[in-house]
Amino acid sequence: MPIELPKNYDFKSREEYWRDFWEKEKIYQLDNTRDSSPSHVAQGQNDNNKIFSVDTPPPYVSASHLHAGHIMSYSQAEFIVRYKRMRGFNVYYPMGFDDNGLPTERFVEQKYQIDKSKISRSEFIKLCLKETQLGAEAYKNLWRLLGISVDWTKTYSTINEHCQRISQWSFIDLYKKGRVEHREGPIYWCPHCQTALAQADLEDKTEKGFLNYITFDVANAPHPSLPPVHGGKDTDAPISQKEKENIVVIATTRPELLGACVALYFNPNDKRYHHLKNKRAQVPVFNQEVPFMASEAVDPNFGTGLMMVCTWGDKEDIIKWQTDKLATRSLLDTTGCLTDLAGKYQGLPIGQARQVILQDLKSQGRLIRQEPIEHTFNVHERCSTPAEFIKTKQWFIKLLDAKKELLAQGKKLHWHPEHMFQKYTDWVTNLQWDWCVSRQRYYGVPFPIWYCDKCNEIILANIKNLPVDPMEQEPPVKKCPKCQSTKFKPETDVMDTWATSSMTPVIISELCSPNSIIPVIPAKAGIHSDVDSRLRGNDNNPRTNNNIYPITLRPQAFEIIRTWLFYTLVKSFYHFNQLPFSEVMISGHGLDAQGRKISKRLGNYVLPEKIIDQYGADALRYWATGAMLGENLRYNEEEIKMGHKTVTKIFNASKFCLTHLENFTPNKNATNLEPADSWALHHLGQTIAKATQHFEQYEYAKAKNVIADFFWRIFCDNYLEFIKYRLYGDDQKSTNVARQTLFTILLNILKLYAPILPFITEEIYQLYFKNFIKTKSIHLASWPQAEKSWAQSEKFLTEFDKTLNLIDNIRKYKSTNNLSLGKELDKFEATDKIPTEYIDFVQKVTRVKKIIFAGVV
RNA sequence: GGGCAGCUAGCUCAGCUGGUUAGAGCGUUUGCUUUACACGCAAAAGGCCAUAGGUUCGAUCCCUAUGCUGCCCACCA
Repeated sequence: MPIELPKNYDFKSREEYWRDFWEKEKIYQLDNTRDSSPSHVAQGQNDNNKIFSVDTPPPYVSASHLHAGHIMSYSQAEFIVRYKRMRGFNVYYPMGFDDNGLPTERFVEQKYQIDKSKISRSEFIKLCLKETQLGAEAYKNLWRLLGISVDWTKTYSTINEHCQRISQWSFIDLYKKGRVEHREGPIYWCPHCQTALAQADLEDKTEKGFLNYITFDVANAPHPSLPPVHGGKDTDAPISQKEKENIVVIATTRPELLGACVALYFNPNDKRYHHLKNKRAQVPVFNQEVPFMASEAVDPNFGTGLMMVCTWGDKEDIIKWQTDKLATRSLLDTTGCLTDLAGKYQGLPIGQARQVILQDLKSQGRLIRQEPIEHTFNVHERCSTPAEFIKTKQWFIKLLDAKKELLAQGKKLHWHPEHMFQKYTDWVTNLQWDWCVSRQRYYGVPFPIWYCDKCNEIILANIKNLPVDPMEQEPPVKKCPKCQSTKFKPETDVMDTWATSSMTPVIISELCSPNSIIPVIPAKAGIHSDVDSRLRGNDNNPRTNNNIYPITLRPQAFEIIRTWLFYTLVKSFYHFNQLPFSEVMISGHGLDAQGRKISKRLGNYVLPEKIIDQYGADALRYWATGAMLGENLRYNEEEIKMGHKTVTKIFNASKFCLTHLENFTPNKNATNLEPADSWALHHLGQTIAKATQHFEQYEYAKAKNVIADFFWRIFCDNYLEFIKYRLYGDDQKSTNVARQTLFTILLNILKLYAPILPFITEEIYQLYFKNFIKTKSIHLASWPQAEKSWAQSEKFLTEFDKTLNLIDNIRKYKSTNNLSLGKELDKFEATDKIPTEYIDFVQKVTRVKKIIFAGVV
């Protein structure tokens, strides 16, 4: 049959063509029509019941753009998914968009310069929804450009009805199981976003500041036999006579908290302070009297060895010093201003209060020294505002009592790469707070609860009615079951965005299962559609191998191990007492060319759309194979060019092959392989075995290396040159054997490259091989399998290597003598002997009329 | 302070469960239109495999320290 081959490969138009083709033919949909060719059957690869499902990370649409970092991690996961699809798995690859919660609110606030207090809740939500939709469109477009093989009929957004229903169900289920609590106490608070935070929402920030040495009066006279207390290590600091007698000095970075000081602590082994036992101190400026207390936890070498404990300056105060039991009120209000507890300083924002109070301390002679220090504190990761503590009532999912079990759950996962498990262990081991899931924000999933206006009894929504918005809807009861009151107030808080995204394994399973794995939630009409019944569980065994839950693979970035991954394990453990998935692949960061993390703030990235426009999607995907899983990858235009070159090389090599395969009918059982054929097939077999092993281990980078090595070195540089004289020669039999081998090798090369370079491989496959394989896309074709007969003996390989060596020497001779490789030589004198049957082959390949062996007649 | 990862050619990285001359790509240099490809081909130069000890017949690889680099976690009164 005639093969129409353009001179050059126009990636722009061809890639677009295949995008349309894949969509039109539904290639990537769950339950696609699979190849029933003999090879699939032989490999047991046509089993639609073998599901490989992927809990694709839903990017925050508020990121407003995707950069090379996203491209890298999504491509890397996709290499594995495409490999699995070719292995015959029924692949379920949905896509989500994370669009609720603080990230989106922050984005909208910044874009529209909005102050949360000056806009109505509904107006604000409207803007969020609008931006959410725009973001999702842009993302979908880029994933499509990149050739990500997701099933676009299976998408979700974390704010949609489907996700809200599951998220609210989760809350109610955990409430009924006793895993959630409504609890009052000091909690991390962001004064800027004005909401409670969880431990996982914080990050470190280091800044230069001052350690302030402040004097307190001791209420009673000191013990006369002890040395005077003075300002720490700096013995040259001026110490007044008064200080020596009835003054103590403390060092603090947070003088603004003096008003909330509840005690002064020293180490019981610190003899300097023994005389203070049972005495009291008077706090300067604020004048309240506080007790001296002793604790081993005080480091006698820090500052003056005497510390001030406040309500609630930091986590230590609460956990170690139990200050929440010493005081009941916050020094700070929800906006980060001092409360009436601060007396005349009430209403000052915290930063300003520090300056004013320091000034007052100074003028009263209380501030005796300031020592510059670098100190690290926790800030809200979304806005970099220092986190404070205030006492409020929040909803918590209990974690601390289940640490051991949660560690065990994490250990059961298959981690790729393995060492990433350490990050999980560290986080869970060091957890100090339960998970605060309530946020005092607007754009999120509402809690499905009301409170009795009179007795505060909690009224849960009826599961059948989910999702509900208690602000808009009435509770399911007319009277409070406890006090018979008929008035209710809705919960106005929304849930932490992770409370929803931690449910993604359920969310995506539920997109497919008319028989819900959460049997109590009836599917609403129209949400579930077209799905094969084999995917459903049944009542007796809701989670069989045929079901989608648990999911097979969770691909994600390492920085959200402590959030997305951890919280997902938590939810699955509490709801179902099982793992949400079995495999985890953790990707690294994309870095800029200088090795810095790519970030919006630095603007150090090139738009992926631009790269794809310039070099093609295949080329950009190729770049993503440059780092091993979990490693960071620098943006490197050279590597993208290399990808582009590979695509061109595949096109050119294929062009050559196809001209010789025209009008050729492959015959698998062709015999009389010549040595070059056997040699190439042997290496093809080795390459398939290695590449398969690497893909199984999620080592797409190593897979690419062995495939590229075979394709460039063995196939193009050698094999194609080795058979040219046969393809152009008169020996019809020899020509056909070469053609048959060419057919086999090229097809397998395309298949091997297909997960990484889906466009060019599809192009060549459709041009020619589809006529023989019949599968409608290479991406549904079977993964290559080495034939046993391809393996060659050591003896053969040694002899052939010797022959190759001779060919190399002849090429080298021509090169050093500035001769073209096509130049015909009358004779060449070789030093090492090769088997006689290869001499003719060498002479033809190298265009030497006569090979003479030195010293051999 | 605890932990994880890394330190190999000018650059980006493979490799080694210990064994002759340590690899690739890019870059550099020199040739060459081999009836697919100059986005190519054939070559060349370039490495005390971070440092110091140890185990061993033998260490880039294993062990112990040390030093840098990046990250995670904690502390920071």
